Amino acid sequence: MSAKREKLVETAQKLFAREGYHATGIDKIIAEAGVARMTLYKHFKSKDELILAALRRRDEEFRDWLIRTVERRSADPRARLLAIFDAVGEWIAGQAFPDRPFTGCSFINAVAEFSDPNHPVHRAAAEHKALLLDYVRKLAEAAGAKAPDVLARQLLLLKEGAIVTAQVSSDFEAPRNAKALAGLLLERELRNG
Amino acid sequence: MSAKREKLVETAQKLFAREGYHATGIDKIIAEAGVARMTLYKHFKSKDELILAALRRRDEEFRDWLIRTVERRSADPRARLLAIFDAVGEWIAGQAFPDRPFTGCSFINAVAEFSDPNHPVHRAAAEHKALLLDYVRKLAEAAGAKAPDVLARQLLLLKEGAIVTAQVSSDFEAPRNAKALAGLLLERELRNG
DNA sequence: CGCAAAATATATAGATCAGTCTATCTTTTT
DNA sequence: AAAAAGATAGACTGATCTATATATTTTGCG
Repeated sequence: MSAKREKLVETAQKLFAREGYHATGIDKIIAEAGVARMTLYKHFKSKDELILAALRRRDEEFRDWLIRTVERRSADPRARLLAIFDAVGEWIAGQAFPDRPFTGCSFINAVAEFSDPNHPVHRAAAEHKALLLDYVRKLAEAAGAKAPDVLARQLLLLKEGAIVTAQVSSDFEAPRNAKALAGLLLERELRNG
Repeated sequence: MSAKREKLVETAQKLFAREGYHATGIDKIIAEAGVARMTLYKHFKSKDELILAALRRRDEEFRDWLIRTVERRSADPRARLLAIFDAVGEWIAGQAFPDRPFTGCSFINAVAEFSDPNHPVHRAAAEHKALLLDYVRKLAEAAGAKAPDVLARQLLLLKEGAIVTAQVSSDFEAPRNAKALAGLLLERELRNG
């Protein structure tokens, strides 16, 4: 009976991405999911809980996809750091999740609507970024960076910049520009391997 | 008698920044502004028009402040390109607009809630970024960049990355990391400056 | 002062919001 | 087959939403 729950979270994720969190009503979610209203409130105490579930699902989906895509491209840590930007480029171009149009990062968008850093939704977004940082930092360490933490933060900053630039300005070259900058950074940072 | 109108736009801008666009109701805006409901609808045809007015106001306010701050710091175009990141750092730290806490970029946040690129709100956000690009591109040209457009886009991408990273992850070092990367980029790009 | 424009309060419409309740239906277990 | 348990649809609450209508008061200004 968790099939209904899964359908709810999947539908919510899609609608939240397309319309926003506050603008998406419960009615629309249950209609699109083909699920009874009470079924939703049996599985989730409130709309906020459903938002959190949708973000948790998206966190797993996105990180799984990113890591899989990056690691498929190369076994070399340095190349993998660069491959992040190829992956982001594919996502922005709509190739990563074909059924869903690119509407920016669900977590950035969530924070735009939940500005209080102590709100669970905001915290969930920050947690997603922290998990990405963990992964990139490990790659940076494996690549032999002297300051892997700073390097990882700078690379992720480039990634966020590319996402937001593509989203706001419909500039789909942004990932390329970010990758060029990342290459420059890696050249400087990993000069002695 | 546009004092009421001005008060409305100012109040709306502040509330939209704090609570979001959909989550901020007309009632709250008129209450906070101390203005009658009909006064709002005499000046603006709809809530969307008020959002647009608030974004226009923010566009002018932010660009004025940024350009003023950057140009006060130095007369050298290259130094001015770097000074952008000092200014962003001040903004994020809350020193630029002391009465309003940092809640990210109003235009990025707007696009998060209005994902359709043809929606007037989305377009207004894109226009703001285009105007910033014009300014930075001119600085890049004055600095003698070989590819001023690409350079300007990369610098702005760093700026967006810093803003979003600070907003989502409460990482107030982000502007410093962005500036370091910008320095690296300028070193490469203006070697024969 | 007097007039016109602007702003006011209040009532209202008609949707929609999140969330609850109930009565019906389906499924499972005995 | 009967009873118990769980899921369903749909009505409903009370609040809130944007927007409009109306009638009154305030304001700006010659």
